This record gives sequence, C-alpha cells and structure tokens, in this order.
Amino acid sequence: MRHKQAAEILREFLKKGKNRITPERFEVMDSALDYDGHFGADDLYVIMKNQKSRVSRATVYKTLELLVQCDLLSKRNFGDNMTRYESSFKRQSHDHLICMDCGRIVEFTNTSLENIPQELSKNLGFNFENYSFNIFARCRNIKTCKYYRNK
Amino acid sequence: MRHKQAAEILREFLKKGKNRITPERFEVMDSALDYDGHFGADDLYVIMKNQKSRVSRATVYKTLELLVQCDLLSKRNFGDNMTRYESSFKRQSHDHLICMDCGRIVEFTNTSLENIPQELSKNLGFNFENYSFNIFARCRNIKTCKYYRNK
DNA sequence: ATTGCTGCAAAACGTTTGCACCTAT
DNA sequence: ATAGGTGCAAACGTTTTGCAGCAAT
Repeated sequence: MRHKQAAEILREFLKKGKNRITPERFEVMDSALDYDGHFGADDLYVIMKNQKSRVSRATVYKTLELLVQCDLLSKRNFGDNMTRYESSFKRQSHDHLICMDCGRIVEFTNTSLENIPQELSKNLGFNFENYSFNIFARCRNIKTCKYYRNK
Repeated sequence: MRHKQAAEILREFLKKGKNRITPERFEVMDSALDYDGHFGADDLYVIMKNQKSRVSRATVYKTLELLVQCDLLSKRNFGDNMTRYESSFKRQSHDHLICMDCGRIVEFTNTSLENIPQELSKNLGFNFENYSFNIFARCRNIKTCKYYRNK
C-alpha cells in the first residue's frame, strides 16, 4: 500500500456503502495514483499486467468508478470517446486545453468561472454536481507540436 | 432538398475541397437539420432507414463530419463516450447542462466566458479552435426528472 | 452462511475500415 | 478516364456483462 492517506479515504468510503474491502481495490488505487497524467482504464490495466498484477480488466474498470465516487480520481472526456482518469487527491481543480493536432493536454486554472456553474445549476432548477471546461486548439509553434495523437 | 440555404453552404464547401457533390450528402444534411435536439450518428442512420432511405451507415458517419467542417452542425460530447451532433445553422452558440439522473439536456447561453477561451489559447501558445463547457447536475424537482437516461 | 467480488471470456456498443462497384467530374 | 464516393460487412477499440468460483463479512 503506497498511498496510506488515500487508502484511508477509500476504506471509509467502502465501509459506508455495501462495498467490501478487497486487496484488488487498493492495488488499483495505488497504480492509479502513481500514474502521472491522464490515463484510460485499459492503459492502467496493461500497466498493471506488465507489473505482474493478477487483477482483471473488469476489476480495474469497476474500481476506477469507485475511486471517482470517493473523489480520489476525476473522470475526463476529451472528445475522443474514451474515458480518462487523473488523480484528484490533494490536487487543485483545473481545466484542460487539448491540441487537436498532437493531442497534448495542457492544464490551466481558470478563475473566470468561479461559482458560475453552481449558480447556473441553481437558476435552472438543478443541484450542481460537476462541470467540464475544455478548450480545443492547435500548437502555434510547430516545434512543440508533434503532429500525432498520443493515445 | 428541404434546406435550400444550408444546401448552398454545403455545396460551396464541397466545391472548395476535392469533394464531390452527391445526392447522399444532401440527404444526410436534410435529415440532420430536421432533427430537433442532439443526436448520435447511429440514431440518424436508423431514422433515415425507417424513412426508406438507402444511405449506408458509413456515408452517414462520414457526411456528419463534413457538415461539422462547414459549420452546419456542431459536435458535442456529454461524457458518455458517444458523439452527438446538433444543428448550428442560424443558431446562437450555447452551452449545456446535463442531468445525471434522467439525461435531460438544458441549453443555456453563457456570457461569463466571453472570449476567455481565445485569450487562454493565445497565452498558452495555441491557436484557438473550439471549446466545450458542460455542467453536470441533477434535477431538483423530482417531478420534472424522469430518472432514466434517454439515450 | 450469505452476498458481494473476482477473473475470464464473450458480448455489446459506437465507430472505422477494406473492398468491389458505382458515379461525379 | 479517373479519382472519389457508396454500400456492405467485417474489424476495431473501449467498455460492460454473465457466470462459476472465491472471499469478506
């Protein structure tokens, strides 16, 4: 167990529901929090397999959803019909700019929205949960743009 | 041809590239612009099939991308790994709130972003192309929330 | 003892592709 | 004549599911 503090959060979350505390779930949590950047569920599965883990694809997919529910991960969608995750443990919330040529993802903190999403939800008759703000653009400097999609 | 003005835009766009002007493309355009709301490519294909059209799935998928390129449609992603389209012909730009319980989509015009996406792109060294701003929330009034996902 | 979780393989889903034929240029 | 488009079916990549056995409660 590499991430003790996160493990405690996960443990408490699992206890609250009708979820069982299994070693596989902590194993997935450790690998997910180790990952530096945005990853697909299958990416993580392959990494874990390469590290001789015995977890199954199904367990990885299901556990990632649990980790989103207890706010250890955030779920992202960058418009290519593939769910990505990133650690949100002890991380400031931020938004993303995606290069449409090379797929590079730049994170930025955006102050202009403040609590607009919350207020809009309220005004429209909804309880706010989440928002996503993505900018799609192209690297201006060709030297920094690799012109391929890094999947 | 039900949408003459849009057809002219499409025709001009096709001429500019090395694209051919085919009846199938105008057929897809007509059906897409007829659709009131957000639709998946396959939804449209099924509708057209039910209306005894002979267009193929491949043609529908490819033509929708062309219609995005000439700004007759916009492409949306609401976090469920499925590309949706909506008419943007003579429509003001807007953002979306999605109910996580019933899947209802509410459109709103958001003035707070103004040209923030453009400026952010510039500051980060990119040429702006597009942005997406989605709010995920839950219907506060249970009577207006159907509690099922309308796919 | 019970019920939830696991691994596996198969299925599902939206989407893309290969190919032979066709058609706009 | 020729490049580009079409329809069809098969393939693709990601995600979900069914199920028998297993393990946490």
